[in-house]
Amino acid sequence: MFSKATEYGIKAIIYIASQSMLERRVKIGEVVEHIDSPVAFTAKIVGALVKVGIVQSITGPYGGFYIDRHRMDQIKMIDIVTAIDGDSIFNGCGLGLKECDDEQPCPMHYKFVQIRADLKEMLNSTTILELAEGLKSGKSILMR
Amino acid sequence: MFSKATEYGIKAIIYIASQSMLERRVKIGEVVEHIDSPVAFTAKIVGALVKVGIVQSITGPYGGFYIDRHRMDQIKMIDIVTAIDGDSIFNGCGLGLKECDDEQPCPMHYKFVQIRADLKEMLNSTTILELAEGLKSGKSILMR
DNA sequence: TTTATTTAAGATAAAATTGTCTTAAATAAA
DNA sequence: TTTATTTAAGACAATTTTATCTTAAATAAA
Ligand code: SF4
Ligand code: SF4
Repeated sequence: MFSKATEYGIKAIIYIASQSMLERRVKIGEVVEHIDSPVAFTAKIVGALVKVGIVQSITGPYGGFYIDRHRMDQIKMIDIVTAIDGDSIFNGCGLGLKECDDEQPCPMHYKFVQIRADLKEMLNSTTILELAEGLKSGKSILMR
Repeated sequence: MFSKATEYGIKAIIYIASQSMLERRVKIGEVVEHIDSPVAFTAKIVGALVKVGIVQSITGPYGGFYIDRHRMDQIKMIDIVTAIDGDSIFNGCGLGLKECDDEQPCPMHYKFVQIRADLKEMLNSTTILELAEGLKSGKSILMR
């Protein structure tokens, strides 16, 4: 459903957020140990999320990544997905057709539109606070 | 939403079906002219669909691809998608996690499940007959 | 039978995605 | 100030996906 980059990004964010709830900054090595992802690739992705302000970072000893606690309920899944994959998920028609007659769309059109709208709604309504709380409470895990 | 291979496959099938309604066999060159796709790549994909019996073909002069008219309402979108992409669309969790606690899934779980079920339902309920009729009647087009 | 036309199959190549490695910059502690 | 630690950035490499090219096989017509 998402690219590997987005998958790693989401998992990394969830882990970082769960630790930020405990006032802990985490190093990239710790992150990938908990989400089972390639370290350098993950570092690049998390770095991109730092650039757009979703994650905060501090360099040097005792540094690491963290997320402002009071912003966790404002960061939605959609922010992460679009930061990494762009808005490609929401563009174009499910058949990849360049154009078609909007007035009389093909039989798949409204079904595609509905599914995409549902996906968007989900990404828009799910906060990383929710996901991080799910992880912290043991409701979900990021690897085994 | 789908791979390029699947996109081309779907479009090719729709075009071939629309012509088979007119009792016309079509050559791969004609197909790609109408769906705007790379000819050799498309040929390979349509060839795979021939192998699984979704499309029929005749080699040599006056040959080409066609689809049994009476089978068009039995071939579903899902058959094409799974023939090309496998069932990867339906597997695993949307976050790409290997495992998690089924008893207490994370907040995204049911939303993901619902979206995937909707997608599956759409692919399962849409026949190529419908799509080909949409194309033939001008309700949709495959390129411009 | 010979030739032309078409699909079939598979090798090769290009592009995109995924992943690694190296060096630089920042920063804290000794 | 020096050193160790960490993120930042970007070059490089591997893999997967997408696309092309070449040759073979089938078949119909001349
Ligand atoms: S009408 Fe059909 S072809 Fe056109 S955008 Fe919608 S799904 Fe795609
Ligand atoms: S509960 Fe969450 S992590 Fe587990 S399969 Fe469902 S969406 Fe994925």
